[in-house]
Amino acid sequence: MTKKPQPAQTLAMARAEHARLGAEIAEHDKRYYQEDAPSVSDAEYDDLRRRYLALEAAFPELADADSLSRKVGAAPAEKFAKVRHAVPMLSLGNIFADEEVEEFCARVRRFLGLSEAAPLAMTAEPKIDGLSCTIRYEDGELKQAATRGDGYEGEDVTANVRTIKAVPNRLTGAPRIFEARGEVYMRHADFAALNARQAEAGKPTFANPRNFAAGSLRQLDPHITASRPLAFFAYAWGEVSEPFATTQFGAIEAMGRFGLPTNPLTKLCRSAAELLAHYRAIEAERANLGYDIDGVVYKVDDLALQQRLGFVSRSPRWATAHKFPSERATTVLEAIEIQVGRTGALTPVAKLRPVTVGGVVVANATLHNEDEIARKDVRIGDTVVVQRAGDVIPQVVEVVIERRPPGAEPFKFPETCPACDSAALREIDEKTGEADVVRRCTGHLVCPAQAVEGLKHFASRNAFDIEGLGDKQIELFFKEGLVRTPADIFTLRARDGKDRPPLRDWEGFGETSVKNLFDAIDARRSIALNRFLFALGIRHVGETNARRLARHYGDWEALRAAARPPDAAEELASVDGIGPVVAETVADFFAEPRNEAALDALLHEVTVESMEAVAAGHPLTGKTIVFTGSLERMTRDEAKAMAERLGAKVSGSISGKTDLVVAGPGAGSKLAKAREFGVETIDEEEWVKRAGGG
DNA sequence: ACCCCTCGAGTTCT
DNA sequence: CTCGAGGGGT
Repeated sequence: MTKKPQPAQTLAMARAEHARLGAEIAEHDKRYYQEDAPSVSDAEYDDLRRRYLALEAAFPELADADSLSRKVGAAPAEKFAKVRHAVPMLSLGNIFADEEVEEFCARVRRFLGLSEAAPLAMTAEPKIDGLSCTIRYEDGELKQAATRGDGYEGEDVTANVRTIKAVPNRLTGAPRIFEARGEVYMRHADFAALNARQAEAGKPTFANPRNFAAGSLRQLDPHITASRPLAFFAYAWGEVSEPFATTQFGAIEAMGRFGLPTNPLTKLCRSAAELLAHYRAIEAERANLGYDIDGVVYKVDDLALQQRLGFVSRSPRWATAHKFPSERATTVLEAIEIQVGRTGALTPVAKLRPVTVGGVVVANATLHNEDEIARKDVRIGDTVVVQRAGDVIPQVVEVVIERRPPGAEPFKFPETCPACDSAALREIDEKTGEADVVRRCTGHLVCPAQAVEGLKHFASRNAFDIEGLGDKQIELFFKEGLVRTPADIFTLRARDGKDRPPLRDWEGFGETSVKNLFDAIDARRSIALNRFLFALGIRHVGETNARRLARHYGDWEALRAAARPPDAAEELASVDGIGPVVAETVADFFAEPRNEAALDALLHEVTVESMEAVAAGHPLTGKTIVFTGSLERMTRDEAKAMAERLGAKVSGSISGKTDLVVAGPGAGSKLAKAREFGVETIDEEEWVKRAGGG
């Protein structure tokens, strides 16, 4: 039931009407996107939006940070619901050189304990350059689709994926629960036609099919997605209610029978040589495929072997991506800028004459460090070859010497900090006498660049996570002298308007945004110990080491007590995973009076929460296990990986700290030692049982 | 004295 | 994503 648009005459009337329309639109959006059940026709919805935007055009002061108009264009990601992946969507390791194919196969064999002669089947398939996506079917019906996101949590794009013709709404013969995973992409021909249409309509065009596909899938309005011919190939799966294949190749075939599109260039290979041959064949066909690919993916065919191989950190040991050489471009290096990081590291960045590489305009590229510049002999004014490493981060590959301008001098790396003029030194390793690769500013407590970077880190997402206090704001507040130390952030509200105009009168701030900022700061006055430690920005103490220390000491007082005495370094190094270097750095941090003062000021403002007692998970979690003798059902590496997955530690020798010994046939002296220490000893079968089947 | 892996720190662009 | 260094094990 929509009212006829009434002209709003006064600001007050406009404000009321604006709020009312906003609420109505938000409600429709919610039904549409989250519940997938639109409550009004498209025409009615569009009408609402038009009136909403017209009001903002007439009364610009209405278009504040909360405006729907901002949320839509600016950050559509905010509007998609999050989806937690039942099985994480991880990434693949990369190889670039032909020889590495052989190495990959050898590594797999070694891990499995297979001889060089043993057959090892692998699949090879083109690596589509699109967006990976998971599509969940229940009882054959498409139920939900999500993007990869960070691998653990993606965005719900169900409504959009439903509009893709290549994606069936029903599967036939698939397990009751079946999560198909694959790549959403766009074909060259469709891309060209659509981009032309976008340009004609005066709408933004896309640099490449991949970006166009990404832009289309992340459209808030599924109607737009529907008008974009996206395509899909299934090549993997997530949660599945029952096994549906025993090999990778068989799984691909099965997905084809279910009705999912699969890539016809998938091939079963018997050797590294065959993999490489198929790589060559795909490479030769690359230009004729009609869609972008950026390499070839190799996977161990036998699914049982895949499971045994498992994962190293974030990528499977049983698969890898053989990438095509990255696209390269030449451009002029116009300047070398020296940036100062949070830890004082001086990093040279090449300022390039903008150039398109792999569909993206690149203007900056890291030069890593002093030695790197010398090794490549990069000089200002040089013409350089640029590529995007792993097709993402731009890097300078080499200098085109013939085009060096006469008189170009070798680059002189500064020996003082560009921000504070303190000496910038390369630390010398006491043992080897070798100089550290990075040159660091020594003005740790006086350098403004380090202070600003430190504050950015402090407020960042995985530290204090203060919303609305981003890099820009911190730079501004620092420059204006409003915030110089972390504690200053928490006194902002109290000091506001005292010795300078109140924040709400600053350019770029308004009543609402200032209130939101202050509220966001107050919301973080209580913080978990591990985050607090991480936020301090102590060198070598990243998220993991902060968590290790926090877990070990439990609360702030205990940690501080451990970190202060003269022999603190030794004490800290007793924490599992913390070695002498990290321990020393932490002890030094606490020994510095200015840090102590800054901490006191900060603790005056915030409360540090103790760590909750570590939840007892699996009975083996936290235990130290020793394997001895030979194992028959798995290799040593597998057993180790299994133990570590459960949070246990694997050690090679038996000591008083050992909790459990797994002894296979042929166990000798270790078994005797285990008895001597009175350590519980079990056989492989019992191990498999306790570790949960394997 | 190595080797492998993990962690930290730095960087790009949409 | 990549590099280098730290930690822990062989």
